[in-house]
Amino acid sequence: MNTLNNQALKRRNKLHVVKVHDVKLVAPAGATQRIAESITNAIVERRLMPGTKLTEQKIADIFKVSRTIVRQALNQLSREHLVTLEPARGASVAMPSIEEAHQVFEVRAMIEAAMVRQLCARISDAQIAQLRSHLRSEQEAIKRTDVSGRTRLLADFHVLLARMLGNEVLAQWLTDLLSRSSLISLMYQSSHSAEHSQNEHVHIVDALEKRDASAAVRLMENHISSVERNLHLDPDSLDLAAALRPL
Amino acid sequence: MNTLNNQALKRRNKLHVVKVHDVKLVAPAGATQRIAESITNAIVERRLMPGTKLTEQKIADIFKVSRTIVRQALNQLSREHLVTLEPARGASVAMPSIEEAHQVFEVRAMIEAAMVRQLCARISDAQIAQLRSHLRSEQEAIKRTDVSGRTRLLADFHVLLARMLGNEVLAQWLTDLLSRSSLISLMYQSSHSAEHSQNEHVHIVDALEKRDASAAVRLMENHISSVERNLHLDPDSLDLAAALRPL
DNA sequence: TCGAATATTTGTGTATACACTTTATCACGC
DNA sequence: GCGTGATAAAGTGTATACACAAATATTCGA
Repeated sequence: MNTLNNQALKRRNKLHVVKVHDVKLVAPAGATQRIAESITNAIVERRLMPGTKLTEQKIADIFKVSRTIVRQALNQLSREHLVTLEPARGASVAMPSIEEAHQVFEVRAMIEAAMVRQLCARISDAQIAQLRSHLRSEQEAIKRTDVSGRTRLLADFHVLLARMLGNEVLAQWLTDLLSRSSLISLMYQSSHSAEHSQNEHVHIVDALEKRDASAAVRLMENHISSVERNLHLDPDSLDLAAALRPL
Repeated sequence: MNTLNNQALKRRNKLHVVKVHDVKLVAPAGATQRIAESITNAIVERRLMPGTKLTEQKIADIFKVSRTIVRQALNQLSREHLVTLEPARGASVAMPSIEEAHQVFEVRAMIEAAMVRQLCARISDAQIAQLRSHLRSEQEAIKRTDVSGRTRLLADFHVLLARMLGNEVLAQWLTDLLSRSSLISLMYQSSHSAEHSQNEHVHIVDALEKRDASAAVRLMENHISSVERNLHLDPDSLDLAAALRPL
């Protein structure tokens, strides 16, 4: 109530102090988060290519905040392995190595297989319906050739499975892994068609509906392995991939 | 070569400028990392209790750096869930909820079971020997009642398994999970004896040596579930746990 | 003496200052 | 022309300034 009055009073009392930066006192709290999300989206939606330099001041100008905030966001993104931070050289969009790509998919295969195994024992009919609804969204996005939408939805399918176990720790981690996977697919120009991926999702849900754990596990392992196989991970075509790096 | 001369020259040219902070120009690069590790160690070795307030300036004074660095370290630790960051209230050592504890152990059971299954197919005799050597270290630490040493070694056993898969992504994540587990055991005063844990480690290595995947998986799941069962996770005893919080 | 209102102190959040590093520009030798 | 070294420009890393918020101490009324 009179908090505002109080503040106004305090400020008036300090009017003799040199007012260095005046406008927009009290910046919005989640500024760091907002910037991190913007950059993440830009990467996942393929508007920022791997290797792109991310200069702090430029980003700061765009978002109208100080470098302090941008640095926090970049630090956070570097821990999510979406940007790399070289000492005294600054930040750029990460360029995951072939080795890293293998490891990400290997871990995903392990954890997501375990996930669907658990799910078969615990999933409810309502959850199955929710998955079916998600599958429809995927199909629609593919039909209207909404590239960034379909990319997001195909990834969200996996996170959705994680959330259905009610385990936030797992869901959080899988979200990170899927951002990295997105970057990897971009980096190595996946030839995996969205239709194919979507079709495999349908089969996985079918198996979940039948509570057929071994089938679900097998299908999930095949799905992830299929995505990985369709990357151009030969060291030979690496130059090619590096070639179509921007700027 | 004459780079040094160059710098000295530049500095001399600017001597008329007010020298505000003079000593220790060019701070060591990994200061942030050093502080984050110090705090992590303090938490894992139980020298910082859950809930302890971590005031930025105090830490800054201790390590003789500015709040800037400390803030970076605290931000990093908050993303590892070792400290919680409340807006305008600052940082304190995290107090993981019962729900979070359950989830951490559930995920560990899933991922570590998958790990040992994979390991059975791929582990070498040299790696078995390495594990045996680690088990000896554990036993020695227990014998000489080196609490912080044995805590660390018992956790390292799990990370060691992850590293043996040659998957850095997995190893990194498991490291985080085990820090959180440490904090959870501390928070909920585990009654699980170190001897018991160590003994289960031995059995797991035995199964790995025989390349008996299903036994290894079963033993690992039992091990983790045994650790969790021995926590005091009843909401009733939660007050008790909160009571022995310091300061 | 107690409790609400208010001053004070402590602490966090963001912007900025400035030393240093890297990168880009340029001038000059060959 | 083309490296090559000096010089300027741009960028990063850390410290500090200062506005605001929370917590604490203090005052003053009943």
